[in-house]
Amino acid sequence: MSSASPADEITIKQENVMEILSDAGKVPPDGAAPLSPAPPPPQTAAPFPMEHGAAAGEEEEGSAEPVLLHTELLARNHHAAAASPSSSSSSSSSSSSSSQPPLAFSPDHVACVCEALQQGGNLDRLARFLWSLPPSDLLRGNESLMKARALVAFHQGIYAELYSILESHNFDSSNHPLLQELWYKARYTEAERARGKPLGAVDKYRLRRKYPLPRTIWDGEETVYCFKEKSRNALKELYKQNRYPSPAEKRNLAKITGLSLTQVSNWFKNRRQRDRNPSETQSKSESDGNPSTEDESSKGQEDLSPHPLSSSSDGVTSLSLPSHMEPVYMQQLGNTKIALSSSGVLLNGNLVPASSSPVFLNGSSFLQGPNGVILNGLSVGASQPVTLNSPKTTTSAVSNGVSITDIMSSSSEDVKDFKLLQASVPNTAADTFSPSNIPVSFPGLIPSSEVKRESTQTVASQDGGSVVTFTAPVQINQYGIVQIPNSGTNGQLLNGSIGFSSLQLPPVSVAASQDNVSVNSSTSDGGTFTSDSSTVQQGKVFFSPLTPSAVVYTVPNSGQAVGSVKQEGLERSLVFSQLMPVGQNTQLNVNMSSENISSGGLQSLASSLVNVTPSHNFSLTPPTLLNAAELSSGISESQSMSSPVTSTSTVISISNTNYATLQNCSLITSQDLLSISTAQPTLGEIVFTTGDRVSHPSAQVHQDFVREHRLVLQAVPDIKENFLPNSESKSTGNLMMLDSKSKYVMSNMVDTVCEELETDKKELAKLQTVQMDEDMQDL
DNA sequence: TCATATGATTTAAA
DNA sequence: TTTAAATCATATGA
Repeated sequence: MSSASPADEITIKQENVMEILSDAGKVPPDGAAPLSPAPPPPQTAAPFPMEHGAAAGEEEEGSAEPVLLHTELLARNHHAAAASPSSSSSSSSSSSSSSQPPLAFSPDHVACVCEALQQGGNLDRLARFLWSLPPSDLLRGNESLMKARALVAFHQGIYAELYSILESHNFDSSNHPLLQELWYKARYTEAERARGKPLGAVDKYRLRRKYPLPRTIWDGEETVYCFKEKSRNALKELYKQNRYPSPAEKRNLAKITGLSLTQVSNWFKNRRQRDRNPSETQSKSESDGNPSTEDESSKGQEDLSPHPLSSSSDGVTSLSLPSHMEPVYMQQLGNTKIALSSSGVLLNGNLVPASSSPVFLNGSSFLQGPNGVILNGLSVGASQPVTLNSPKTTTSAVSNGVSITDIMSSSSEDVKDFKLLQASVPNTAADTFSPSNIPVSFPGLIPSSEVKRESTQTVASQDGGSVVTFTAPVQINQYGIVQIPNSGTNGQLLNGSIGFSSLQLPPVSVAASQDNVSVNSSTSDGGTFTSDSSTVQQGKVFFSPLTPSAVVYTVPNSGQAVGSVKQEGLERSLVFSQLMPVGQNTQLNVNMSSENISSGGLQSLASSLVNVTPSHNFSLTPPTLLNAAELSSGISESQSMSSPVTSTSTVISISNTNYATLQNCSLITSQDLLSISTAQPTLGEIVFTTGDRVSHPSAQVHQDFVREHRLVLQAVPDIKENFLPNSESKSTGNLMMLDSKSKYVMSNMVDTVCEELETDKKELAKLQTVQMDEDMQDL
């Protein structure tokens, strides 16, 4: 990169430079190296604290045109007289001669010297050094040199020259902050001089507006209150999803936004504070021009802080919330109970932020996670108002005690609202809470504004002819998250459980790592869900991807045993598709951290369906109640639960005492089967290795598999900015069949999505590359 | 100039 | 260490 050939030398008077550098006293101990006539290896420049890249980039041009330049120092440099024997004595052997042979410098060397002097802060010396340089073409455009000249111009108060320099050269973004400061400071200084008194903040502001930064030192991105709009948007997006980001999320966000971790933390802190105190300085502009969505999400998510949970005798539990917040209603029907912490749902030690929406629980198990709402087996995306209507909605289908909710998506300007047209709860005569007028914002993976596509699927019940129609929005946010709720290929809902017909993907075994239950996908004949004893002891049932990638697990045969799902501690989310039989009073732990969500998670590909029968007792309690120890005892292996589960299938059942975390889970079927179908051959061209199959209970998901999924998931970011083409026609063609056994046949929502994703193959490839790099770094 | 918005800081509590 | 609350300082816009 910085290999300067001997021909690419700029010869200047040695003693002159020596004098400048030696006097500067800023030259590193080995600072003489760059001064040696022979072109030193690039490494010699390393000791200089300089941005090597910028200078090196310019050098390439110079190298292409080797020119040996000679300076006219004697003619120009008034410091020539300063040349003294002492300086020559320190020079290297070959350069010094009686005739004062000029020193040979490569542009790299010049840049190094400039940087060294800049770092040293000795601008006078730098000015002299610059003055000594010849008008070399090699040096023309040298970023370090230009920067040095700008600094010198500023230092000397030659602002016109400074502006000229700044405007005439496209500086590397790494130098923008410094040069921008110079630009503004020069303007300020000029104004102060003209005015004769210091400028106030407003004056400076006016100057900034009057003299906007030239594009040569500015990327053009709007900056308001010090933060770039892009960064602010990223912060807002995450805030919608989670008002209390984890440190990892903060770090990730800091990385994304280019802000410091402190800034990110401060932003969230301030944002929460100002949301809490709307009366004070609650900004209406804070809504970022979109008060409807933002306020809504903010409200719903408003209180994640602990609030007393009050339960009324009528079975409706409400959480005390700030007046400006939508109340949280929970209706207990049958055996279904959900204890919610006002600060969110805490399960298995994991906090499930209550998100921005109230939690409605009506008879059917209804859980809301940070990424959406698990409602009667239907997951509602983030920031999406959910309206529950009376169960008698014609579009709703109920089968085998499985409440089926129709999700109609209404597309507003920037919000795709999922409306649960119906949430019927069979086996429970309880009235369904119908907060039809209460827009509920469910902060999910994707901001409502990010909804790209939605598709409608119809689920027909064979026995009752019940049809469930819902829209499955495909959401993509800037983090590359694709959410395809309830999508699946050839999915089937059996016995109230939503399963997907044999997945196109080979069975996958998920290796349990670190006290996690390993789940092995069954063979095509029958899915098996086995838990590693050691991991079970930990009391947690979850999957830990070996790589920070989203993983989709599918179960070959619908109705087969399936695994549950969890990923934690990883930057990337895990996608799984499996059926997890859960007995009554069994609680599933389907936990995905928001962090995972942000990076593209499970939801993107798979629709997690968790259908919980009324008898299920979902206890959403604080983490303390859900420690591993508690769970460990209750977890047993190979407990077939519902009829769909074949004898061959192995399931994990959790005893009553066990809690399951339903976080970011899309659906929970009522029949204790959790089916998450995500995989599709076309998606990401996922490739499995046979070795990863079920044969080995603790087998690990193949890396390729993970990667491929990752690719698919990451593909979204490119599309994020634009909504995906609305292909409702396609999606409407997809049907989810529901027979007497509550079998659903879910059709190819994923296919449709995949097709669209295919169109962005290139982008995907890029994203994959980038993401993989990030993954590697994360690892 | 003023009001408001917003980022940062400080302090106390858990 | 994180968060809430109060507060300050600055940015922004009218």
